Amino acid sequence: MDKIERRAQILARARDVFAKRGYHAAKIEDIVAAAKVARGTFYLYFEDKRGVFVELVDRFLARLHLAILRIDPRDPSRSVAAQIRENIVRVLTLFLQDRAMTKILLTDAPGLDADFDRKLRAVYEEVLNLLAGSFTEGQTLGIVAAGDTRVFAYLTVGAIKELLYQSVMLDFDEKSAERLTSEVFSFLCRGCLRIPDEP
Amino acid sequence: MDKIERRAQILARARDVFAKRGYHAAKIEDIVAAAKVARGTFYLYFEDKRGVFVELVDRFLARLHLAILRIDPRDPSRSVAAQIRENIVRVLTLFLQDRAMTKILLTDAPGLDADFDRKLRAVYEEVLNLLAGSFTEGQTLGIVAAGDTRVFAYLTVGAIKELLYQSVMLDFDEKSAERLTSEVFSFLCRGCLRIPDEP
DNA sequence: CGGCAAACTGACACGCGTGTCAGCGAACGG
DNA sequence: CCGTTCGCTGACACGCGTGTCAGTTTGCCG
Repeated sequence: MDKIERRAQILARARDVFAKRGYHAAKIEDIVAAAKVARGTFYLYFEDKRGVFVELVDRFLARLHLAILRIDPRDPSRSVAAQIRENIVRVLTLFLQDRAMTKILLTDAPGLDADFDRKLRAVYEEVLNLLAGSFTEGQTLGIVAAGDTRVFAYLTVGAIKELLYQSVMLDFDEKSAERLTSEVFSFLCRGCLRIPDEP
Repeated sequence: MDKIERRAQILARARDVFAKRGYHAAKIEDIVAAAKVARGTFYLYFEDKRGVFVELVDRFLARLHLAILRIDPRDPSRSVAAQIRENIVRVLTLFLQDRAMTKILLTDAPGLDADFDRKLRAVYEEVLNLLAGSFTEGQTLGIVAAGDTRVFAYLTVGAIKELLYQSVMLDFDEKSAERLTSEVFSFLCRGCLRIPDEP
């Protein structure tokens, strides 16, 4: 087994342990036991516990970044609705395919560290800005409701985050991505209440 | 200063420290320093660090519970819409009034402990059940869209959670509760997109 | 085979934070 | 003014997990 493989193996086992026990409860002992290597070997490949953790999260965030594509309202081949759906389905699929990382990202990553928190918030901010910006642009095109687009972004991201978290906790099949996407999309289009919205 | 006061004081300082540093980074040293008492005094009033933390969260959850009232569709004096709005405004106000507890509940409480996680999930499940049940009831009354009511519950709770988290992190005025309630309500009624929802 | 390098091992020392407890001082009543 | 109670104090001992490093094994080449 060469260095790259071994590294990957430790990384994968660390991921499982973090997901199962949570960052703080996860001991190096648990990780090396899961990876079937000695304590010292771990430190040949990683700086420390925080090091592996950060690498795991960074890699996942990079993949997430790739899954979110800017919407082009002028694309003749794909409607805006289709582009939005594709984004949602890509994101849901990514998360549902890696349950462990989903759990880690949503429950352990925030609150690790002041430094890491900052970085995480920066990434998050970027997503929110992209979304809020798209909403604002959409308003001028008349395809987004009037209102605070930043708040729309919070509500949208929050709704999806929670759905993902619950889906992963309840062991939803990753084939659910399509169905869940439809639910999310219609929720974004028309909400879930059918009440006359009196003032 | 009598025992009750002192206890309350330590509790309040502990809350601030937990909110500022996060549960794991918060040391007993920090708490006693903030409360201006000696290390030993802390242990006269609380079992241990986990003990204070659990008490803080329990108290807050009890208040949250009181803020959520079951909707009565047959109430002649208050429309369903009004009742929903009141629930939302009560919840938002509660959270916005106690920033520290909001941060603690949303970022530190999950992942403390296997035991505590179970309890927390049970409370959470209760809220979700109430909401999903109400949605199902609403469907028979024709005031809730067709679809998976459990998913609606996830999306709704997630949207509100995220909005709260961001509002607290960005130091929103607690007077924002009314405005945010309107945004949330209209989001639940009509979503934020105005796109023809093609199949 | 011998010799050398690279990969791995796990016992150990260290640091940090916790919880304890023997003792101190203030308040109060006799 | 002494004795007792009660709340408080903070130095200390202990346990736990980390990171290290001297030593062992593996594998490869001359």
